[in-house]
Amino acid sequence: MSNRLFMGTDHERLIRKLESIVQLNDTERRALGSLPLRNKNYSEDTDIVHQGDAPGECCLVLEGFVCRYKVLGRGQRQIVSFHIAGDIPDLQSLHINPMDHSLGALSACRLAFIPHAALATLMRDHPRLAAAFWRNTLIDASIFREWLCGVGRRNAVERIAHLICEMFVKYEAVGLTRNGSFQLLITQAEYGDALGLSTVHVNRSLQTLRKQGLIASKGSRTEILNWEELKKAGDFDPMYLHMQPLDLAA
Amino acid sequence: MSNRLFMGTDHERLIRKLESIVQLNDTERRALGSLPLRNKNYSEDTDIVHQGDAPGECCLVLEGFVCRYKVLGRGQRQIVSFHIAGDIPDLQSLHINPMDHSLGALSACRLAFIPHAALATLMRDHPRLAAAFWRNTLIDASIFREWLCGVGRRNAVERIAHLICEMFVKYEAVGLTRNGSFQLLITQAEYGDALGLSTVHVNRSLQTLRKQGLIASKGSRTEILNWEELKKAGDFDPMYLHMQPLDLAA
DNA sequence: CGAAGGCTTGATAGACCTCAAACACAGTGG
DNA sequence: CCACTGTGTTTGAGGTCTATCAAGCCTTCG
Repeated sequence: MSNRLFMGTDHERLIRKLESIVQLNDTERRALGSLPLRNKNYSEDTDIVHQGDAPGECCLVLEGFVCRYKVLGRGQRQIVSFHIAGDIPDLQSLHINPMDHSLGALSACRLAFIPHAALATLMRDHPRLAAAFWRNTLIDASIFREWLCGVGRRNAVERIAHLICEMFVKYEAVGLTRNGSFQLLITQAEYGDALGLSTVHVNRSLQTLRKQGLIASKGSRTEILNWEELKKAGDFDPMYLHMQPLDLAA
Repeated sequence: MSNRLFMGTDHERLIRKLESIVQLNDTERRALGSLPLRNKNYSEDTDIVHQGDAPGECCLVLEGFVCRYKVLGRGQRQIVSFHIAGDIPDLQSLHINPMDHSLGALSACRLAFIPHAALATLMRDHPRLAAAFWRNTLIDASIFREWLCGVGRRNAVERIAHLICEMFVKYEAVGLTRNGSFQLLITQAEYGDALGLSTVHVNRSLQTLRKQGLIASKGSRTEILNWEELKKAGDFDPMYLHMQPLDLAA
């Protein structure tokens, strides 16, 4: 397939993502490769989609670090998910509008927007791709459930350890780790907003993880020192990430 | 359509549910009405599907009260959702297996099981029904996000008030309320497991809601006395429930 | 260099948990 | 009919975890 030569690497990011969800054949890969992508850059701490909007496109993260969050009545922020390259954080906007949450860039990032209409035709013509996208949103939901367990039942140290484990596995899946470690760039305030903790308490809990020799951090950069123990400390079992691609009958 | 005469009320429950998600035409109603349903009863406090199982059917709640929950490493339970008549709590099993959580009956209940294969053909032949089912799981996810905000950022009284509001709206949607009130049958231990609180603290928080005249309860039965104030107390905005059926182009 | 953002530390307060016991109520069996 | 049991609710006391407030420090960046 010399087709590959004509595909921008942006499409490849999408294809690799879908391939991590279901096994694809060449027709499907080609169909994905011809989706219209509108690229756009965002700088740190800007909103991509706002709570209440009814967007007509979904966005694919190409580079950078993105989160979904809600702002509650008293102004408190709750981050409900983090997203990295390959993720499609607002796929749900295909079927539920308006947005019940916002999408924000936590770092400078590069995104590709795909019109809903293009996705709709794609999925009409390729039911297995439709299943893949659906499955993607279901895995999302599974992660929400796990986070719910975290804030509901785990203490601060466990929550942080668990989150670091989850992010490590996600980074590893897209090849963003090096010899068992990775660079996680999350401020302590962001940890807090994601885990339901105050910044101060995040700081102290990170210190205990550091004292235990499980992680190292300088600035807002976190590295893993002892993966096995960190998993134990966070009660982490990657099952809920459902990372084995589904082998649908072709 | 004298067809309706031949449909059991069980199918009607399913049809009404789908109609609350998208607008249906007669063909779609008929297709839903001919789905094979295998009925089964469960007694209180029994598991319907277990964490780790890979079920080949989805279940529709016909009567009773059902929850999804996870058991964490240290044996703590976290309830992640409640379900009532009309809900299809494990629709996600269509595309993610094995189950990352369990499904349990909190009261005696009557369920109808639908084979995955039957749902797959139905959705292949009726893309708008496929969209409706997908949308259903997306609303599920939206509720998870809202619960995440609750345990992450709201205090005990707010969480309880919010949950009661949510359940009231869901009961109302299926006609299980009477003159602005309803019968919510949740034990304090269940409140705690859903909201990340201890039973004792649930008890005390319920008492403050009662003292404020917002709810009344005898035994494990809760009633709403002041809806407007209860919404305020729980910082409740039903937007995240996405209850307006989608008007898909037919 | 100063400013800003993020990290760190200390002290204090409050929310929530745990343990333990009493109470209320419904169902069961003699 | 009544004791008995089990489940769920209520109350009290004490302790832990986490939040809040306030200040100082460090790094980055213009």
